Amino acid sequence: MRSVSPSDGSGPPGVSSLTLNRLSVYLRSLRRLQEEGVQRVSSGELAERFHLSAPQIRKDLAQFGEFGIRGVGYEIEPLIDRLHCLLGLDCRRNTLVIGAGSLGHALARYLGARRDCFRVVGCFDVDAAKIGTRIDDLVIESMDALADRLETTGAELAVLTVPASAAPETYDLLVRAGVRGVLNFAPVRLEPRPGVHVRNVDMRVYLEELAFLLR
Amino acid sequence: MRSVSPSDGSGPPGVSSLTLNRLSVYLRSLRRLQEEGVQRVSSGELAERFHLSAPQIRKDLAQFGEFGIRGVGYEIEPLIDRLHCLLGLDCRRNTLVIGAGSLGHALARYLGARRDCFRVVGCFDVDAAKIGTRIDDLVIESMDALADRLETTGAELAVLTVPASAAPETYDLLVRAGVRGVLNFAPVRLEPRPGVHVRNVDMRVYLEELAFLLR
DNA sequence: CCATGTGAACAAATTCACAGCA
DNA sequence: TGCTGTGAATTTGTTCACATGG
Repeated sequence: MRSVSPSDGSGPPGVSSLTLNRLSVYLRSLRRLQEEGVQRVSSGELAERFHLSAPQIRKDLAQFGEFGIRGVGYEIEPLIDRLHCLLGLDCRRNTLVIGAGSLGHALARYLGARRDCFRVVGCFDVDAAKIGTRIDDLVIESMDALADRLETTGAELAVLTVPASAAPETYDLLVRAGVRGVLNFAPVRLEPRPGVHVRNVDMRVYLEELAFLLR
Repeated sequence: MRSVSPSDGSGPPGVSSLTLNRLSVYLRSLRRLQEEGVQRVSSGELAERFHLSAPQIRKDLAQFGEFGIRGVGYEIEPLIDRLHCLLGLDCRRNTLVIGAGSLGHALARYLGARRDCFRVVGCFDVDAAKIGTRIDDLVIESMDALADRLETTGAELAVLTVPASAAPETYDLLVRAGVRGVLNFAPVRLEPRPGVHVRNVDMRVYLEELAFLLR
């Protein structure tokens, strides 16, 4: 199974992708409880409420320190802060959206609406008819402007929603321009490159898994 | 790790979710080669070309029969047919899209454009302003019509793109109406129900994984 | 001869059971 | 007493090495 470290190689032993993804889920679950005014929670309560595994919660958290109080549970607020920081959500990450089809549109709007660490600072498309039009307060630019805008905005992340056929070359462009992470929605396996993290989100794969389960 | 069987319980020993997802990737890769006119391929070639693991390809495929020719490789066309059938893509699966925000819009269009086994036969939203408007040739209906439409269309799958706060109740509605699989885009863990398969696609989780990697 | 298919070795992840502490 | 933190056991997944057969 894929195991990852911050900045690709350095840092602590390396956290598994699965653990990492669960931490995101824990963080959100804790936030929900906090909104409800809860201040403390045990792994058991958390597990039951959000359909998770209690021993796994404990193991995942214990990997990063002793956050709990034995016999009591976890103090929600400090734990949220710790996870937030641990996941690297405590500083801004400028992000570009590549491809302004309906999916690119949806993702740009979604990210634009949230006031979190991911900020969309550019949106690009090859279609001349789209260039110059806007998604909320974001102006769609030509793909030719991509490398330059990545540099001037200091963007580190890109959300790739171009068609499969254009994905590898667009990815190349991003890599050469110095992108550090790519969330790839194109149904293509992109070539791994040193220092560039790729996360694939492949709708077809998910749908086909469901199709199999319905047989 | 999650391990799954067709129709939840019956059938062969059960295929792991990871294997299943790789089979989808293999299928697509093979289709790409077929378009290029290739007729035969070895696990090694396939692995190199699409950044996969050769022994894993062999093991994954061998789980379902002997598709290869020793000393030669795999015949592409029959292998595609076999995988297509194995994944349950050989019969139509009517699908509803719940929530007609920009993401629901994007997914409805995406699925509508494809001529594969997933057919969008309904789209729903709570927003009165949206009801009656269209996404391509699909008319957005009221959420009240959901259960009835699920029955009349014989839909088995639902793509859930409602806000997190509305997700659990909408999911309940779908389950009561007899849905068999849900592709959930809401950032919420839905309660497991017997006979209903849920696949979560959680954008925030993926983004936060990248955020961690950039620390 | 060469690539598949496979059992055995290895690695990773999850679950369990309980020691340790508030 | 009750829940955390953790080493040990188990399960699951991947890699390897080679026997098998076209």
